[in-house]
Amino acid sequence: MSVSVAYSARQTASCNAATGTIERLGVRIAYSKDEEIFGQEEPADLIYQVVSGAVRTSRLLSDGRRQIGDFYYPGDIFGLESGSEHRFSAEALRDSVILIVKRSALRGQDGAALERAIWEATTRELERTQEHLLLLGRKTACEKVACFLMDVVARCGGHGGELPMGRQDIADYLGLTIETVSRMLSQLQSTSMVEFDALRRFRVMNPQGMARLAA
Amino acid sequence: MSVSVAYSARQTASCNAATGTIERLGVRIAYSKDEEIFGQEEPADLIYQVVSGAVRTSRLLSDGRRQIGDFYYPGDIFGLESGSEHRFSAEALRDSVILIVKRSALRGQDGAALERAIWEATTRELERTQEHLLLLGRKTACEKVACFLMDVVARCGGHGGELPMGRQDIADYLGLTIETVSRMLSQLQSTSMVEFDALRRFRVMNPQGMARLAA
DNA sequence: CGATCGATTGATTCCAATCAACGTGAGTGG
DNA sequence: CCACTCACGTTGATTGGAATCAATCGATCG
Repeated sequence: MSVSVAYSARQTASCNAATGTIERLGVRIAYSKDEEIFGQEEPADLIYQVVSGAVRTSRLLSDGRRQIGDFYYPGDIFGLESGSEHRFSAEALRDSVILIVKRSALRGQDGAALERAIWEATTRELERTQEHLLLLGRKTACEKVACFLMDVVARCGGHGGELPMGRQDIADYLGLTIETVSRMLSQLQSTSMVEFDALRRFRVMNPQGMARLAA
Repeated sequence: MSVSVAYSARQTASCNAATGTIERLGVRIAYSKDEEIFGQEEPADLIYQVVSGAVRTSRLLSDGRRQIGDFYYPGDIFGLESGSEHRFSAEALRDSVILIVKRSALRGQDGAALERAIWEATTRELERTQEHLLLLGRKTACEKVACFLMDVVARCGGHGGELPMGRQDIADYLGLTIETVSRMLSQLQSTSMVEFDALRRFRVMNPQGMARLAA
C-alpha cells in the first residue's frame, strides 16, 4: 500500500534548502488517517513538513460547509498561513509522518536557512492560493476538475497521478458537490481526456485538450 | 470630491512601521483612473503603497473572464504577490498617488525595517486571500455581497462606507455578475440591512443581521 | 455472504447567469 | 436652460449549470 513511492521524487526535488535544516531542528510525528494536525484558531508557532503521506488544510463554516485550502505532499511545508493564529485546520489524508519545527528556532546559523525556507514556502503558498482564487471565482465545473487533475500531474511528474484524497475532499477543494465532481470525471473519461485505472489512479490521454480546458 | 478623507484614519493606523521607511526610500507616482500600475507577467521587483486613491489587482482569463484579487486603500502595500513575476495586474480605481520602492533597497538599517514591512504585508495578503477563497468557494450570492460590504466597513471604521469601485469590479471580486450584485444590494436594502445614500455611499442599519449573513 | 462506505448515475429543483428593457445621473453642446 | 448622449446601474423574463434528492453500483471487510 506504499503509494508514497509515487511522490518520492518530489521529496528530494522541492524545498531542498530547507529540508536539511528542518530535519536537524525538528521532530517527527506520525498521524493516522483523518487525524487533526492542528486546528482552526490554534496559535501558529510551529511549521510543518510532510515526510510521508499527504495532508489537507480546511476551513469550516458554522453550518458545516467546508472549503479546503490546499493539499500537501512529501517535501511540502505547511502551517504558515497566518500571523499568529491558524485560520485553517490541517488533517492527514492518510497515515502520514510530519516533521515539526518551532518557528522560534530562528537562532544561530540554522536560523537564516530556516527563515529563508519559511519565506519561500510562504510566497509559494500565496501563489497557489491566488491561482486557487481564480479557479473558484471564474471557472466552470469542468474546468475546475481538469485544472485539479493537471495540478496533480504537475506535482507528481509524468502523465498520470495518484489521488490521496476522496471525492468529497476534491469537491470541497473546488467549491463543488461530490456528484458534480463525479459527473465531470465521467465526462472527461467519455471524451478520452483521461483514463482511470482505479478510483484514485488516472492517466492523461489528451494533454493538449486537458491544458486547453485547464485554461 | 475628496473621498480620501473617509480613509484617512487607516493611513496612519496601518503599516506604521513601514510607512516611514518606504517614504524615505521610495518615489511617488500619480496614476489616473483605470491606468495600469503593473501588468500580469511583468517582473515583480518593486513594491507599492497607496498614498491616496485606491487600487485593484486583477487577473484575466484568455476569454475575458476576470477575477479581482483585492482592493487596496491608502496605507496598504501591494504588488508582492509572487516570487519573481506578477500573476495579477494592478490598476488605479481612480486618480491615485502611489509610493514605489525597489525590493532590492534591502540594504543598510532601512533594509531591516523594509524587510519586516514586506513580511507583514505578505502574511496579511495571504490571510485576506484565504478569506477570499472561502467566500468564493462556499458562500451564496447574498452572503458574498454582505461580506464585501462588512469588509469595507471594517476597513473604513464607523458604520458606513464609500465604495471607490463600480459594480463590475465588485462582481469580479465576488465571482458574480453585475446584475446579481445589483439584485443582492437591492435585497439588502429592502430588508433594511443597509441603506444607500448614493450609488457608492452606504450605511449599515442592522449590524447583527449583516454579521450573521457575512458568517 | 451480507454489510457498509464511497462513488456513480438519474430525475428534478433552484440559484445565479443570460438576455433584454428601462432608469438615472453627469457631461455636452445647441 | 434644456435636450441629447452615454456610461452605469437597476429590474424583469427566461435559461442554464450545478445542487439537491434519490437510487444503484462496486469494493472492501468482517
